[in-house]
Parts: sequence; structure tokens; C-alpha cells
Amino acid sequence: MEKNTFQLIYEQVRKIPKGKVATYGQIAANVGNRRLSQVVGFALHSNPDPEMIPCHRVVNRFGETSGSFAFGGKDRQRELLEAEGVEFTADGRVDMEKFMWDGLYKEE
DNA sequence: TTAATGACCTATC
DNA sequence: CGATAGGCCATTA
Repeated sequence: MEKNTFQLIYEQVRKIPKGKVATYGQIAANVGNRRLSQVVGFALHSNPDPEMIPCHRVVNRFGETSGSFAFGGKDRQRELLEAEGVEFTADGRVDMEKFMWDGLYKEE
């Protein structure tokens, strides 16, 4: 069982604590290469395992999804995050300054 | 197999 | 300071 890039990405996404959000670049950095930011989005876009891949906890650098969502709708994301305790701004974004995942670069 | 695109980010002009 | 272009990795057609 080899760990593909997708698996690594899913690992980070699953490790996101409830009530917080992480950015693609952030996850990519934790995976190993920050350039994988796009691949992270791709992994979630494909969303082969939505049951274990909380895409709603993953947002871009601005705190919002790019419009697409594999769960059922971006509106669903706001509901899910709000249910987790995440606050949203009038801009319709998540308060990254306070909810951005703290687990940065976990070097072993 | 090659080419192009992609839920991005960073650096530069 | 603001906007534009590029780049990187992987997937899909």
C-alpha cells in the first residue's frame, strides 16, 4: 500500500480539527510541497471518499471555496462550518485569522 | 503517449 | 501599493 499524493492530502484534511479550516497551500505544505496546492484542490475535487474527506474544512487563501463543491453545494459548506462553530464574515468567507488550522509543518 | 487544464500560491513589474 | 504572469504537481481527455 503506497502512499500516493492523494492519500497524503486526505491525511491532512482528516487531521483538521473540528471547528477549524485549512488552506490548500497549507495542506500542500504539510504534505511536503507547497506547490501541490493545485493537486490538493484536485484531490478534493475528485473527492473519491467524501465520507472521510471533509472538503468543507478546506478553503482557499481567502477563506472560501472557488465555487465548486463535491458535497452538495458551497452553501452546504457554510452550514457545515457554522455547525462546527466557525464564524463567517459579511464577505461570505471564514474568519481565517481565527479559524485557520494551526497545525503547520509537522516535521517528524 | 502527448497535450491541456485545474477547488492554487508566490514572485515580480 | 496594485495588478499581472508564471510555475509547480497531478489528473483527465
